[in-house]
Amino acid sequence: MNGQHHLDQTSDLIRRAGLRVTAQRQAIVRVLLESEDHPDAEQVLARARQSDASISQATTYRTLASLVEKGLLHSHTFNGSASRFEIADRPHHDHLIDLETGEVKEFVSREIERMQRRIADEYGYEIIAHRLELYCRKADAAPSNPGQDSESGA
Amino acid sequence: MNGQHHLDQTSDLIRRAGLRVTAQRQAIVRVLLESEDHPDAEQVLARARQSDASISQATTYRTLASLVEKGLLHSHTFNGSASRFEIADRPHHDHLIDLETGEVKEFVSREIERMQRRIADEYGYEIIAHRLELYCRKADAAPSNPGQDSESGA
DNA sequence: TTGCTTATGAGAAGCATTTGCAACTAGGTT
DNA sequence: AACCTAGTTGCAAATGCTTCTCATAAGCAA
Repeated sequence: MNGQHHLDQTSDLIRRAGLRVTAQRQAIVRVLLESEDHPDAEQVLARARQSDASISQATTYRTLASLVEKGLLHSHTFNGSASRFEIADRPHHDHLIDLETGEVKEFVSREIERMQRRIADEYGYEIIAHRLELYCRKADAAPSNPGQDSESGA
Repeated sequence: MNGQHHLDQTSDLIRRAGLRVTAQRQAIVRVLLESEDHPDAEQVLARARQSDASISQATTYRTLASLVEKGLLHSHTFNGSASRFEIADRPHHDHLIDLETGEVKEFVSREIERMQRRIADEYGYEIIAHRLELYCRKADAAPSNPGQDSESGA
């Protein structure tokens, strides 16, 4: 409530981005710190307004963009829809999306990342960012398809 | 050779989608068949207009959407910007995007795909689709061996 | 050719996101 | 504490991409 504590994680994060600490930004950052899911801008705004009803849409977008640019947030664009955000201070991970529930699980594979670097290297590139998303459905106990999947055309 | 009479690949593709063969759709599909890159709707429209200047933006979007829905085209949303399209009948591949030029290179890694399946399996999931994109910048140092692929594309 | 259905063009509408601008404020100065 | 000024904010208008509305124009089977 009262932001008198200088041990305020929220303010710290904003300052680390080289931004002025405002009530709006604190509310927005707090939302991200407390979110377990990956909310989009609209959801962030709605949740932030619970602590500060005066926050505008423009500020939400601007703040999210600033924090992403400063590397304190990450944004994802699953399915090509609205961008979804999450705090960046967690270990890197990729996403497995449950197509039926929309639920997102996080995973990491050092091996896959190593191969990605190798591939980029073969082409003479350096990876700045990557995106790996597995769109999945819960597997049945019984194997349904003996053959490989993959969209091999005729 | 301009005899678009009977054995027309373009018309076939449209018919296979269960759509009526129109001049506009032929022009649009021809663009995709001839494109080596991954054009977005605007580019598809511009190119299609070279063979049929009357094609509208609405028709382009509608046709692209129909063909994607029918599985004859694939669409990608790199960076969360405009959707980019490609013919679906080519072997599966992932994308390496040059952040400076926007150029897209295709690659395949059986090993990465194997690991993806293993990961999904660990969570009890079956992969329906996946997306792997490497956003890169040209490396300063000389590449280890750039001209080694060839299996990607035709 | 007829006739029914789908496709098309032009522009309006819809979303998510960005921006112009005048008023406002955080945070360092005096 | 009053002061300054660059950074911020809210509002609304503007974007960029994509979809929809609707009257007109084909496609294609009979």
